Amino acid sequence: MRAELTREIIAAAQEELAREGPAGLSLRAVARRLGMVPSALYRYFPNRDGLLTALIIDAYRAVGVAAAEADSASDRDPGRRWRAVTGAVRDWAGEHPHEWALVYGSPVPGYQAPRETVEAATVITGVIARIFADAVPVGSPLPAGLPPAPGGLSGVVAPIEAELLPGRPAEVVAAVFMAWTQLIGMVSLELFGHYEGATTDFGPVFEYCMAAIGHHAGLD
Amino acid sequence: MRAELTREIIAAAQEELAREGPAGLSLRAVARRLGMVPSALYRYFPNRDGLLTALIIDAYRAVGVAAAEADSASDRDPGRRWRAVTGAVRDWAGEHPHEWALVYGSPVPGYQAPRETVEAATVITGVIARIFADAVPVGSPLPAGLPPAPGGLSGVVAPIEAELLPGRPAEVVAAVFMAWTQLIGMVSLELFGHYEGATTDFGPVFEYCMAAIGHHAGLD
DNA sequence: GTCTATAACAAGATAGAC
DNA sequence: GTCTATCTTGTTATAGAC
Repeated sequence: MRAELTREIIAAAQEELAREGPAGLSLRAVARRLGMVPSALYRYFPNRDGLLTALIIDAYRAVGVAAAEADSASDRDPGRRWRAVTGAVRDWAGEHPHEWALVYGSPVPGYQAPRETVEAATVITGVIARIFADAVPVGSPLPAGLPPAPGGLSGVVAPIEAELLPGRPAEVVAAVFMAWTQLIGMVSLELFGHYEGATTDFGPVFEYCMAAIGHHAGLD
Repeated sequence: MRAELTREIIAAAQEELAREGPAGLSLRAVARRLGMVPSALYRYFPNRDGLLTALIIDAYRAVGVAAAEADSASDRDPGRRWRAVTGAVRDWAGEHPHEWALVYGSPVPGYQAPRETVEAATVITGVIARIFADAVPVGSPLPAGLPPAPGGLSGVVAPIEAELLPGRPAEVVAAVFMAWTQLIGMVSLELFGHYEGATTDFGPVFEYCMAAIGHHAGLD
């Protein structure tokens, strides 16, 4: 029942997050919302930053789960998997805009992210990278449309290549980088209102752009 | 000298922004920093949100100027113009991280952006669109690598096509959309720490990705 | 007229005594 | 856990200096 109350606290904190933003998240306000006294919360979280950490991890976990479920629910075709995942991520962001902003928006001033949050962030990148790794097996020809990379690129992308795309050429690693950036960037810019007035219906534009960047990175 | 003092207030507010973030921007703290009394600031800005609006417009203007200058300083080749602009935007963001976060990061809770900020945001999109419009004149063949768009796409991108890329096919309009998103997204994710540990040196990755997305959208 | 300073208000946060 | 005294916030009304 400690876990139960912890969940309630997180839920209340998410509502506060929606009202005031991460910078304005106050332990007292969360306690008030639950009819508790502020000091009682310290039995569940060490301090305000600890609560923030829990919220961040929860958000990363939730978007990662949404992506992973969409991936495994679709068939084996990498192109369809990619489109399913991108759609699921966009849908999740639309339903949880404040949690999206918490993890992919501006950093919270004064908050130092602990290692656990960085690990939680890797769930979604793993899902994405696996799709492209399946689509571009080791030894396959370079996808057309990818310009040749300067020689030095292999070295600088070595960390991500080793961890997520072993044996793939630097161009492909960079292209997966671009696809991931395109997904996060497009969802963020839509959510933050930067596409206002640019289209009459953003949905089809999103779908086309995701298909195009996926194609660019080696899908189909 | 009224203009002079207005500039000093904005400069002080930018320092406060760096310390506390947009949500924590306090008129009193700005006044304190200038040795003024809070109410005196009301001669220059209608309220706290008005000060925030001035900061936002200033940031959009500055990044737009950086982009426009890089554009006109380079030669006529659209590929080189695009790389110059993207590099200048990234450099500006690195030098002004808090102002970048103010305009491209999470929306400030409770702040309703007035029309002037939206107009200020169009400067940089104009610079970018002009490069691609020059690279893909009306009637040129569709850049290879762009998948064909479903018929409905032309209609939904009509607003941006009419304003920035008149006469270009929907695929090109969407590709410019993608290039812009890739630039803003990549700079944001780098600045917000999401690439931490992925590469040993992000600079070359950025340059390759910008070249690749530019190529994808019709440059060269 | 133009500007700055004083003082005050209602919120809300914070600190510490109990 | 509770209560209170103190602080900071945005904002306004008012008074005085140039």
